[in-house]
Amino acid sequence: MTRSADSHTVDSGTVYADVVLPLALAQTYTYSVPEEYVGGLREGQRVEVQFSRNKHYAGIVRRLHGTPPGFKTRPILSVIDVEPLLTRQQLELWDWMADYYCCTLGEVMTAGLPSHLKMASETIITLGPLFSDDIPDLNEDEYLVVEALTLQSELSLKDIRDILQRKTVYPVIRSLLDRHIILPKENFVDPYKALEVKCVRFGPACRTEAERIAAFDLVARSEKQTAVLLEYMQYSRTQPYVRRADLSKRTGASDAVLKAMVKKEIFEFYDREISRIGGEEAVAEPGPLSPQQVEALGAVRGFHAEGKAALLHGVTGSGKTRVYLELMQEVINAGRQVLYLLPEIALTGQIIKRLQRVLGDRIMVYHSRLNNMERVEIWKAVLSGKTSVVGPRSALFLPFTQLGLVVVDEEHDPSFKQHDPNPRYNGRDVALYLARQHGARALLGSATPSLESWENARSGKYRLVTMTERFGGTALPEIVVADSRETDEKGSHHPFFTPTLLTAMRQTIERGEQVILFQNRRGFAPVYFCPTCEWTVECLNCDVSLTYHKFQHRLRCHCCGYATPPPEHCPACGEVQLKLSGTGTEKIEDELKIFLPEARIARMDLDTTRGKHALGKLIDQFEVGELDILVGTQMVTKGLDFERVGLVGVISADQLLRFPDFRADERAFQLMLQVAGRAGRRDRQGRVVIQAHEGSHPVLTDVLAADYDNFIQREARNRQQHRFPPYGRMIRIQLRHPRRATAEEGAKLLGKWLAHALGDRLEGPFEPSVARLRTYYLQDMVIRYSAAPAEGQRVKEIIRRASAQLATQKGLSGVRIVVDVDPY
DNA sequence: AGCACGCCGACT
DNA sequence: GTCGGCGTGCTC
Repeated sequence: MTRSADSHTVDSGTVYADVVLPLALAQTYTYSVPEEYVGGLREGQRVEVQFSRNKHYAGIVRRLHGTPPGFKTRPILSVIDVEPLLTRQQLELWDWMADYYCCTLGEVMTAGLPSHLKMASETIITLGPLFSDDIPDLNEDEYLVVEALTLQSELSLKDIRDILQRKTVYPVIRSLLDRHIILPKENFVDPYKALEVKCVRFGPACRTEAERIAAFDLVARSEKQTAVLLEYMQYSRTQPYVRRADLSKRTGASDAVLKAMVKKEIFEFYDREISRIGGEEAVAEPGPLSPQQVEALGAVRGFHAEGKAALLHGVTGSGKTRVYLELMQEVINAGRQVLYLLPEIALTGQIIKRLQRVLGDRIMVYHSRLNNMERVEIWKAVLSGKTSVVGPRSALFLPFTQLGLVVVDEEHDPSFKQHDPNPRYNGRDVALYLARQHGARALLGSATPSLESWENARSGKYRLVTMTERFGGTALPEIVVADSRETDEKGSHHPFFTPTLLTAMRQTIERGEQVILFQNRRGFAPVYFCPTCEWTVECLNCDVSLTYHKFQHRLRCHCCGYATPPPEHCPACGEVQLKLSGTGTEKIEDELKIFLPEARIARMDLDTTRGKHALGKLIDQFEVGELDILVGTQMVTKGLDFERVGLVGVISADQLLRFPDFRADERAFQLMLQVAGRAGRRDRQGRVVIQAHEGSHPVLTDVLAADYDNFIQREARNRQQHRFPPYGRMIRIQLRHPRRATAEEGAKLLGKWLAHALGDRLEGPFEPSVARLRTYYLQDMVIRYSAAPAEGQRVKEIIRRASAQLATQKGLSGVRIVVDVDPY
């Protein structure tokens, strides 16, 4: 409360550090700083602290002060980093996120630190000094543990739990500890290891130029050594360092030869730390700017000069990336950093290659595929201010020190919102906060800006820049809607492909062009049921039907991953002819093979892109023309730029439009326009066929005309009328408990308190349509409040208090409360 | 999050 | 009777 006043004037007494721990705990914890560290310790450094019984954690020093807390403190055990690992801005960002998104600092920390920078101890058990081969009076459990230790020498607590197949193993451990048969130890190690290579350099006999020339006499009797020395002199001129292995390979000399030269002190061996993430030099110029791009650039620069964020609305193919590149170069050349955010999936794409060709090693890619060591190295490179980053939303947590520009590409993309673990943040919104923090320019870009951003531009918070022409004058694709009930000339009807789409596909492939088909559902069929008694196969853990996956011949839950072989007969009535209903990408792929047997078809969805390189391989195959048709889920709508795509088909627009969500129309519009943008890039106009029952749906009309303005204005009116975001704010509260009654009881109570404080701003509690998820019963509430700035603070405070209150209720403390601010 | 404490059913 | 289950509270 009054702490901050004296936080800077640390008087005579002890110094205290408030430490953030990587746990879901609401507060920081105060430790005393031992004398030896006072003076050297700074906020943002990692320290080793003991927390609760035996656990050691690497915590982050959030604040240093001299106010003795009202309880006894433990000392900081060690200081892990020489320099702070986190910047002041990052700590402030963490505070802001925890506050804005109603989660704990520890949760932000868990999300924000690469796992190798989060250290926690693990209790390891080893055999103690009093162990001998035959100890009397061991019970069965004790015997099992000792037996395992003689085989393995070290066991973690988890290992022991596994061995005893029990959760509570402490009594067994205690008994063995008391008799000194085993010893505990806490392992607390920094998992990060610098990558070292074995290198060669001149030794004591070759310190001066003259000595080096003289060295040839020392090796005169050995042809091999002479060759090695010569090669070294040549090679080291162009290299920052010379690896032993390289030198051996280039001269054909064995390690023994090198060792002999070390003995003569011509060379010496040493280990050198190298980077795992070294990039290539830039190899390309970005290419010329079109007049439209020049104009857009000018506008963006102007708005940035006013201190405003710019929203770049450019139709697909208008060359937004070229505009970003120009600004990025400008900022990087001025010695500052750029953060370029993309939706996850686009990160494998051509955009990355293009950025790297032009910016070279001045930009690093923060992939999800990076290993932990590589993440740590990027962290350090960013902290040094030397590198820019392209990455998904998690790249927001990197320790920028010189941030000059933040670009959010595809800013409308729903995957910028983190759904599941806390913090449930929106990457786009956090990016804007980050930019403001650093005084950096902000640029959002999209072919279909979100209503949020459009509204911000309309209200003057951002400035809008529009690019309406495709680069190089490529025509926009021709978009048609095909009525799903359409029949062919024989009057027959196919459930997936209308004659219009089929003909278009045939023509496209005949022309040597490619087809992309979009179907928003993976697997073969989403429902597996009994036609006699209408029983359907449902997930054991969730309240959803299982999707049949033909390739694996299994039924899978798309919520929790549960999988089971399909039943042979109906367990309810014994019917043996079970049926499938609904359509996923697998079925589309199958049917295509029947209609277009010659075509080379591939599927792109979560199932076919699981492997480390699967997605890249698929994209490459399509790019070089080894495939004619690519069938896929949302994945095909993002970041794919192919030259030869002549046709894009949307199998069912109805599926997109029927979603019971206030954002359904917006998402459907964006998805369809994005996927349409994949068609016909360079010299030829592409075609788009959208299949729909409801051909006259207003969203389809706008998609047909590619009329963003009309769509967004209507959408704005609709949302305004119902006070939906961005014209009102929303927070979703979800309660989870393994028992339905308990979840309901908790929801009722929390709902009562919230309604008391919030009145009719609270909706619910109600049971969501998927009432059980991963064995937890769910109850939802939604709070809708005005966009007035103070309102959010007030509402969140009420939620925090009520949630804390619920946790103290007997029988309800186990009810999990999930708060989702600005849900998607 | 983990871990210990305390109170209740099914087993030697 | 006790062993082990779960619910509850606490960690600087």
